[in-house]
Amino acid sequence: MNYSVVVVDDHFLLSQAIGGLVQEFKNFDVLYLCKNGQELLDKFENPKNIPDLVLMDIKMPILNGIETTEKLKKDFPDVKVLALSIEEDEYTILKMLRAGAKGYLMKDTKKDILEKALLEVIQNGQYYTNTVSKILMESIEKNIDTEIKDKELEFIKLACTDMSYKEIAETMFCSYKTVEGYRDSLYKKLGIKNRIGLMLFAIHHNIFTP
Amino acid sequence: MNYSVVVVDDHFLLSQAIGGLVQEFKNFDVLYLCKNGQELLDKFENPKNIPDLVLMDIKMPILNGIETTEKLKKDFPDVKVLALSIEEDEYTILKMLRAGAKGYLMKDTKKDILEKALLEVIQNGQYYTNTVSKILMESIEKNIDTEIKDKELEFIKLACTDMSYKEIAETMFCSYKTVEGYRDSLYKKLGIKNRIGLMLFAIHHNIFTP
DNA sequence: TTTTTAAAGGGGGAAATCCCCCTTTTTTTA
DNA sequence: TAAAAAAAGGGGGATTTCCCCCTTTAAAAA
Repeated sequence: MNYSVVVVDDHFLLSQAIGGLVQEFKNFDVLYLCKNGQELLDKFENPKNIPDLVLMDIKMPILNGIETTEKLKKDFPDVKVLALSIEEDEYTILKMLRAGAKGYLMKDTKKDILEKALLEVIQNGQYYTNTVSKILMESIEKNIDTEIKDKELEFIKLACTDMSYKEIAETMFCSYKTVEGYRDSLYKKLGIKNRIGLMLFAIHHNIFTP
Repeated sequence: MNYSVVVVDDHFLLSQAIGGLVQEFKNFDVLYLCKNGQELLDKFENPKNIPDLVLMDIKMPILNGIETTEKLKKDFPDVKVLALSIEEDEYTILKMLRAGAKGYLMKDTKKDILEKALLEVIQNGQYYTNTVSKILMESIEKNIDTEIKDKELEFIKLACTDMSYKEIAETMFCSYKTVEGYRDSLYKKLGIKNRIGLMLFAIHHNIFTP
């Protein structure tokens, strides 16, 4: 009996293509494809649709990979989640792992690595590449996970667009003064003095990719 | 006789997966896969390796999609290039089309659209989605004269550091008001509204590399 | 050589950003 | 459950940035 896999990705071409690859592997079958986390949870209402493993993208509309993985961890702890994303910043990767992902595949993954990762997650419960391990180590050294809060991260990404703080506040559904609070606290703890400095920080830490 | 296709993408998993999809289409065969533009040009030294169509990613190491497409246009004008990228800004899409790409596929492409695009490029010489057409129209309407003076270029580079304009003026040995002049003139002709916008422009145009 | 154009600099006001110090509410932790 | 910490929001002033409209001087074109 083969292991069942579900691919969740809003990127049609990718989910179809990756599904095709997985179907070729001899120990795996693709159960179905989903466009976002909500679609996956809806599917799970029928126990027949619960797979052994979910290949999960992170950036998705409606319900993203992190939230979805958290829900799965709570309600379906036996389903393994393997994050599979084009390119994300280290903070996002960290969040995904903390949410319960058993591994994280990067954009430079080869076909046989994907197969190896799938097998290892099924058999050993996890698969971490060197890159991911390095990020984990760095996060412990720098203890960045306590340094930058969720909302602050969201703010940083918006601060890397040409929006004014007023516009950012509207986008984040909070007051202008709250946004100023995020900014001031970041400037203080990162030792920067203006928005350009914040943007440079974001770029150097892969929070924002131009 | 089927049409031959080459996929150029530094993202292994993707190039393999997309290659797999294309191989399924009845009129197309995948000749080989490349990790970047240089690898493709090296391959082309043997005439047997010259395909009918290249599916080209834009952001790649060593030799990117734009530079590669320009070289192909010059040396191998019969090879059709179809840009296939996850998500890029308008300016990049425009550069790719100007470099000679016959079309541009976005991230929300479905399998059958890919097939349709491949066929159209082979048969009609081009395939433009609505999104791409819209960008093309806008670029004609705007037709910004992107002529950037020497001093302005120097200013842009300094504006990408966390210096204030006063500090930039000191660095450039000119008055604060002159620096403001450079800024105002750039904002006007580039259609941007603040320093973050200028920095984004600088990055997209390789004036500043973070 | 005159005319036009561009570069450098300036005035001044409006808006945005930066910086501290403060309160209230919610959440965590001991 | 009480104490501590974090999140959200605010006041207010200093500074910087943004945006027009203006003058002088140097360079280029007619």
